[in-house]
Amino acid sequence: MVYITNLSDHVDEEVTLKGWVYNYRSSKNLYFVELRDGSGICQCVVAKDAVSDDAWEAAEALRQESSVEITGKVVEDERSIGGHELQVTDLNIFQVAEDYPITPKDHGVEFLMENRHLWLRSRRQWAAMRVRNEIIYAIHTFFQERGFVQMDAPIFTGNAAEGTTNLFETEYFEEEAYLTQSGQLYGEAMAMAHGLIYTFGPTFRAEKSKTRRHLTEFWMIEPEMAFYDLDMDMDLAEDFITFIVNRVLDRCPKELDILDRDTSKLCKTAEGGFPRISYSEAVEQLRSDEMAEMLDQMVEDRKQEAEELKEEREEIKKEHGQAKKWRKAQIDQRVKEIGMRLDEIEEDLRNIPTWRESALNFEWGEDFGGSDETLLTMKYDTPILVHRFPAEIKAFYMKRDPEDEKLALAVDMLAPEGYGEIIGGSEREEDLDTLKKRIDEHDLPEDVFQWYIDLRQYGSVPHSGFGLGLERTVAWLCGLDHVRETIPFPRMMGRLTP
RNA sequence: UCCUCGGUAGCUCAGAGGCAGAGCAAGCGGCUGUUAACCGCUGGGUCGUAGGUUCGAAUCCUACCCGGGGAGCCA
Repeated sequence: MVYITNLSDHVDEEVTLKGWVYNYRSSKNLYFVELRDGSGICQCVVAKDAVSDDAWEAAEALRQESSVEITGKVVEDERSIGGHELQVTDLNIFQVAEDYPITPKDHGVEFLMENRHLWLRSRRQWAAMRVRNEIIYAIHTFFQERGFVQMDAPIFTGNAAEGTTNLFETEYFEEEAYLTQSGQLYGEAMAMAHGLIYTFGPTFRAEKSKTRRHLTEFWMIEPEMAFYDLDMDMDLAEDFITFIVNRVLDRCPKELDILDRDTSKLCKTAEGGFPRISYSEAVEQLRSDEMAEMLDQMVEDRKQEAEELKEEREEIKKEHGQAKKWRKAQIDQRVKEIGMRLDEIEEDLRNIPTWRESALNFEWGEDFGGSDETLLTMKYDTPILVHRFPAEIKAFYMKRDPEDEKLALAVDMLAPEGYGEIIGGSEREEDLDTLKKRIDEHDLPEDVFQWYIDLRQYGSVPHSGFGLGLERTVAWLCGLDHVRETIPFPRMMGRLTP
C-alpha cells in the first residue's frame, strides 16, 4: 500500500490511494478531492476527459467522508496541501457517505463532543493524537534506554490509598472495591524487586471538577527508583521532560504546525535547566511587591489590548456595508474573534484582583491554587520545580526533610503557559517506625497497608519517584486549551459517551 | 456543592414585547486550477422543558433540565 505521507518517494509514478473524502470542490469538468488516508491529506484532481465515464460519475457522487480508492499519477505541486497532488486516472467508491455531520465550518464544543467518534478524523484532532502517540513512545524509550522495567499496577484496589480524594466505588464479588487513583505504592514494591521501574496506566478520580485541566479517567506514568534521593528524583524528572519535548519537536513538526503551536517556548524547555525553588521561596515570590507590580502591569496591558481591539472592530464594521461578499465573511469572522478575545480579557480583568488577593495574602502552609501556580510560572519559559512543601498538605508516605521536620521532601513540576502541575513526586519515608507513625497520624487503617509496611521491614532503602499526568503534558505540548482534546474518548463529569 | 455565562433550522449565530432571520450544510443549476472555492434558485423551526404576566412572549418573571467557564480538589 502507498500512503500519502510517503508520496515523495513516488513522484511521477502511478499509485493507488485508499481513504476518505476530507473535502471536495468542483467545476464543470474538474473535481478537486481532498483525500484523507490516516497518514495525511492529498488533493486529487479529477479531469473529466482523463477518466472513464464511470469514474467521473463516481466523482460526482462523492460527499464528505465517503470512502474511496483513487488511482493517479503523483506530481509535485506547491499549491497543494502536503506539496503533492494526484492526477487521477481512476476512482472507485467503497461507500458514499450521506450527511456527514461535521462540516469544514465552525462547531460548538457540545456538538463536537457528542460526535467525538467522528471528530477524531478532523485535522487538529488527528495532529493531537499523533503528538500523544509520540509522547507515549518517548516515555517508553526514555525509561527503557535507562534500564527501567515497565510494570502494571492493579486497577481494582481494596482501600482508598491516600484517604484524600474521592474514588470511584465498585463491587468486587460482594466486596467493596475502588478504582485506583495511583499505582505508586505498588510501584514501590516492584522497585524493591527491580531497582528501577515505571508504571503506565489509567487512573480514576471521582472529583466533581469541571475545568480545562480535569478528567475523571486519565493516564499516569509513575517511575519509582531505589536508592534515589529527592535531588536525583528532580534530576530525572527534568531529564525526562527535556527528552520528551525534544522528541516531539524533532518528530512532530507537521503536527505542531497543524495545531498552530508556537514552538519557540518549547525550544527553551528542550534545553533543560529548569529553575528549582523551594516552597518557602515560592511563597515569598507570591507575596512580593514585584508580583503586585506584575499583576498591575497585566491589568494595564489587557486594558490597552481591549482598546485596540475595539478600535479595529469599529474600523472594519464601517467597511462592512460596501464590502464584497467574501470580504464580509472575512470581517464577520474577525469580529467574532475579537468578540471572543474581548470576553477573555473581560474575564481576566474580573479575575486578576482575585489572583492578586490570593497571591499577596498567601499564608505559609496553604497549598497553591490554580492562579498561584500560573503566576509562579509566568516569568519563566521552562517548567519550574517547586520542592520541600509543608508536610501537612502532603501525603503520609513522603519523607520529612531532616533539616526541618515541618517540610516534606516533595516536588511539583509546574508547566509554563498556565498548564499547571504536570508532575508530583517525592522521596518516600523508608523508616519502619516513622511510616507506622504517619499512617496512625493520618487515621489510616494499618492492616490494609501491612504489605506496604513490609517493604520497610525487609531491606528498606532510600527511594523516590514521581507521577506524570499524560493528558496535561499532551495539552501543554500541543498548546490545547482543554484536556478533553488530548485523549480519544475523554471521561469527565457528565460525559460517559461516546 | 457554590459562582458565572449560555440553550433559536442539521451546524454556527443574529433577533431582546408586535410577520421566525442570515451564513454554512442539504437538493437543483452554472463555472477548466479550486484549496473553509465561488455564483443563482429551492426546501428546512416543539425558539431547552413546564408554568406565569400580557390583547400579544423566542423576548419579561418563576422553577426545573442540559451545556460552557471558574472555585474547592487534583495530574
